[in-house]
Amino acid sequence: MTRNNIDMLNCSIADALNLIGEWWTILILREAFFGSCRFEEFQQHLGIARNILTARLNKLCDHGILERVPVKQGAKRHEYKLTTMGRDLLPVLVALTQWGDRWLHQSDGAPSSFIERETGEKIAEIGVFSKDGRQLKPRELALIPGPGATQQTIERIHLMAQVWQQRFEQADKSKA
Amino acid sequence: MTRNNIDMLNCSIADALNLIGEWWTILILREAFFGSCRFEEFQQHLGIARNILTARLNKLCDHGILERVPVKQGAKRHEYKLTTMGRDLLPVLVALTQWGDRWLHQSDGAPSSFIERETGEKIAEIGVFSKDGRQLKPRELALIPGPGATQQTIERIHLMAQVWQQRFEQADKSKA
DNA sequence: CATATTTAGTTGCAAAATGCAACTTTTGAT
DNA sequence: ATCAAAAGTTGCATTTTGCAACTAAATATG
Repeated sequence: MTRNNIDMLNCSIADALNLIGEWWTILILREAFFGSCRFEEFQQHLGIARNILTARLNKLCDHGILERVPVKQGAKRHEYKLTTMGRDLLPVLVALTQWGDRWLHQSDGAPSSFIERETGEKIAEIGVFSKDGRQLKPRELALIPGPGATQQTIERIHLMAQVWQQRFEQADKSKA
Repeated sequence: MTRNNIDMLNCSIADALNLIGEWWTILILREAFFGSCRFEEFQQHLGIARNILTARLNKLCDHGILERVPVKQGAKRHEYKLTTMGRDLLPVLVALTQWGDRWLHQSDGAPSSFIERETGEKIAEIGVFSKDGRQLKPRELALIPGPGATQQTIERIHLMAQVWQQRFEQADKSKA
């Protein structure tokens, strides 16, 4: 399977990765969140090859994650700015950062930390929560087909549910 | 800059992507969360080339995100299971899923949804929160150097803070 | 205004990663 | 003991990525 028919997977993660999953893309977005908006800024901060940067910026603009806005009224040069769609990726970046801090920088400490600008306090760890605020572990989650599910997805999810069911029963047995 | 000196960026996102940022890796992890644990399962569900799958699984095991456990006592064949480090990536995957649902499946609907197994209710949207539970937008965040910051990082973060400061002042002016 | 100097790319070529399909080897099943 | 499935491995074609030099336009400078 090539990257072109990855969207046959009927999966939002696959679709998201199709847009932002290539090398450099997420780091470019990090730079954008950190305030970079010019070609040369991205290039120098990341050390990315210029042709690749061009390709990535084009793709991000084409898909509405970044947009080109004139540097000032009537100027020909533009800046690359995050759109709402792009800013909405913040949780992904923060989650990645916190995971990297926790698992790859245990000994040497985090390179940087997010704080709330007003209070200066560190933000909370990102997690998966129920709507009434209980934190959920992987085991406490299940998957159901959504409105956009293909027949294949529906079948896979049902099959998956059975497999989990069996595993839980087995786990209960070995406990008892 | 090659992928080898990407870790010169002194950034947890870059370090995380160094481990899980290659093509297929996150989809393999998705499969693992969904219950796949055998080579053939990953291969068939994703349609990934076998040699690439081998390489990715090796890397994930080498770095402790997956582990090989015997299928049963004394068996030679093994299954690939998420470690704690791997399970801890759940928020990243859920955040990606929700972003994809929201921005890439507005019209056709989400392929699938996470629910809480016990209650059957949909989980909350992932977000960035202060420790006392207020949801934070990108603008409300700032970055500070952590214990593992290099001199370069420290300088960049300070510079960045100034730039933001200026932008906020300008934004205030144009409002007033 | 004329001339430099940034800025933002483009181009061509080398190196690395990925895709594909056939082949091998081991393991568990009959 | 034989067979089929599972888990890779290998060689080769295609695609991406990296690099460095080059170009064109926009802005800055005198």
